[in-house]
Amino acid sequence: MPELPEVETVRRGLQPVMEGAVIETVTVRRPDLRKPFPPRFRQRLTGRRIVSLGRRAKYLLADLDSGEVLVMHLGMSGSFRIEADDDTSPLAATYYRRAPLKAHDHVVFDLSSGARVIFNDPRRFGLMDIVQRDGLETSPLFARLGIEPLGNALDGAHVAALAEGRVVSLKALLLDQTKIAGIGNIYACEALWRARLSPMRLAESLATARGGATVRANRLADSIRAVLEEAIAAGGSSLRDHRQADGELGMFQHHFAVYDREGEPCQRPNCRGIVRRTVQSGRSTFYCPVCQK
DNA sequence: CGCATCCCCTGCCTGC
DNA sequence: TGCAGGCAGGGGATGC
Repeated sequence: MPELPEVETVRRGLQPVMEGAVIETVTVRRPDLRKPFPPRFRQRLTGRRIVSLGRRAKYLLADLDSGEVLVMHLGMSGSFRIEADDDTSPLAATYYRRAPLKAHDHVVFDLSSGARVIFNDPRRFGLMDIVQRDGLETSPLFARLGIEPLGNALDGAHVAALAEGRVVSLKALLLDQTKIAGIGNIYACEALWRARLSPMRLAESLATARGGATVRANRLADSIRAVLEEAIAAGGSSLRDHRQADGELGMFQHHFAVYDREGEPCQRPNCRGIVRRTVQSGRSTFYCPVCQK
């Protein structure tokens, strides 16, 4: 369940039981996810206190008191679930009861907070790594990442600059994590619908010194920010019954304007368009062919 | 260099 | 019911 709003929702869900807690036990149930776990993975985590739980793009970052950072990525199908230590614990009111591990539970953290945090990932496109805090930004996973879409850097002027000379579709531009980091297939579609821009439009048409470019770039920047903020406020999107770490369902899927709504009427007032599905670079794109130009 | 394609993996849904 | 095919919220390697 992994675009920026979902990862941010996971972060907020894990924060109460992880921040300030000591990792007492680490259980790794297979040698790798998308890539092998780093050397001495368990030893470098065991006994460490989690100073803070942060996020960069779609990565969760657990800052440890050792100066290292546990980096976690959910891939396509990764999720966390929190279990209480026992039924008499205060945690039992909020989290799942302690239960036997399930299929695809790959990593288990038992914490001094009493919580058990379990990483489950059927497709194993997720990853875990450990990186030095100093130099995190220049480490391989992060060196090429683009700006945070909810940070101050994202505005129309920045979008215009990113679009300069790019002979790719706007959809491809939004999915390019080296430009803006954290948007995935759903929110790319939704942001473009809000901005009334066709996913097939050439990115460079939003670059400066072109007719209408500035207003379109501004609209796109505003739409990206708005849709991500609204999605976070709704607890992210829960597709195929995916759940947040505490078991709650996100609600933003009910607010999709186009994603997975092929054949339905466009929700824009006075637009008579029907949502269409197409494929761009191997992934589904949903859009309204009438109001998105 | 930028871009399109393919691949990693499992599960679920559809249609035959 | 079984099976094949297609599809899924990500991202990296490859080849043109």
